[in-house]
Amino acid sequence: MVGRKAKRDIPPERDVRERLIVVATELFARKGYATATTREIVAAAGVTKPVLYYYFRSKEGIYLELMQRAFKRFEDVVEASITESGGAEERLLHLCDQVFSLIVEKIDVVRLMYSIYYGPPQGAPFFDFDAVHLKLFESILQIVNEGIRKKEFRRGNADDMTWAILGAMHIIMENEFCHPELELGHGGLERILNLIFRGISIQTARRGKGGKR
Amino acid sequence: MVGRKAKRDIPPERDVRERLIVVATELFARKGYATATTREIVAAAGVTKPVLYYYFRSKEGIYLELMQRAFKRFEDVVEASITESGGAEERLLHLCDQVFSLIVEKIDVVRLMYSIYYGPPQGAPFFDFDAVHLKLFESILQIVNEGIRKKEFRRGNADDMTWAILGAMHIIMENEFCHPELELGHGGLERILNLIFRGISIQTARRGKGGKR
DNA sequence: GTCTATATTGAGATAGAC
DNA sequence: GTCTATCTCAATATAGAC
Repeated sequence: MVGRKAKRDIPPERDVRERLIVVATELFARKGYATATTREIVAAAGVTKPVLYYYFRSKEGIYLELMQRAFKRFEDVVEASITESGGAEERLLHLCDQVFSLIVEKIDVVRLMYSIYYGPPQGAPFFDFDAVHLKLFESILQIVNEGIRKKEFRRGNADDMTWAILGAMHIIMENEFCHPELELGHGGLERILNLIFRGISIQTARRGKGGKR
Repeated sequence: MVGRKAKRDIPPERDVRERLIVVATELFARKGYATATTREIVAAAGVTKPVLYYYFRSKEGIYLELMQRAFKRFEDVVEASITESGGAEERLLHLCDQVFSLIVEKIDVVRLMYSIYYGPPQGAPFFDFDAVHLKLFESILQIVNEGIRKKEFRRGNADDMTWAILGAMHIIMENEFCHPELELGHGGLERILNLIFRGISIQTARRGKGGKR
């Protein structure tokens, strides 16, 4: 047992590099990029500062790496959805559900993305969040347009319909951040989307102008 | 002209205190609470550090004051809306429009609120944003419930309907933050709300279960 | 690869003159 | 009320031993 140069002894649980990514994500999400310090990160990972600088070169380095990883996963989910079959409602429900699952899985990274995209950059280096948002918008828009073409959806402004659906996604996501005790979650998302599909008003006879604009 | 003790000479443009509030709001919104420094704030207001500490005691002090001011304005708008008359759709459109106007007017404070409510606190002192959010939720919910009672809206989960409407508000607000060039604005908000009232799907004959659940 | 110890910078806050 | 000058603390980052 003795004698062999210690080499497989070093990583106590997971790889040190991996542990750093995990705790950095958690701390950036909870305290913000600027406020979470490298001291805290290395302390939480059970190592010392130079280890972080050895693996990631800088605070910005570890931030960019954890962002890129999460973005990759998101791209995979969205791109898988564009080959789905079924009606427009069904496909939209499925896409939103899949995206929401990823959001719940990667809740820390999403919080961080969210706060930097909609809030001040907090001194964090640039990351192209618009690309993430645009990717989601366009995949929803595409399904909406197919729904209109197949006469499942009313004729009208497909962008507005996409915004309404994204609004449901966002409100559910924001509740997952700030009021998880409400437990809207997957069920709430489905109910709200169905509400948007059907409308909340009782339809009167005054409809005659079609759905344009 | 001379001889009189300089007293009305001191404020060059507006009151110094007021100028500090304005530039602090702008800087907190753009750079975040933690990142915006007291150095920058006083420099932008054309004064020196001790002036800020003289009027507001601390960085936290000026932050809390500007938040409280904006919250007061918001409360006024929402409370004015609960005495409005008209149909549920009309009242919801009006309330959302009024709130959106205030958001545009106070865009800097709203950005700051938003980023601290949904993001990490950035070291900022506690402020009860939930009270703001709850106030808006409940005034919408009240109108929705009246709509259901008066048979203008379908029977169903009034909370879900409120979330759908809030989703529209949020998505419009978020676009005002990040993509003002899209100019969704007031018109977009009205279009999306109408979409939610009417629904985006073409109604088929399969409806028989009412709106319960 | 990982440590201890330290360099360096810039933040919030204040003392004391005017 | 407003200034100049300064205190104190904590952050990122690194040098150099092991």
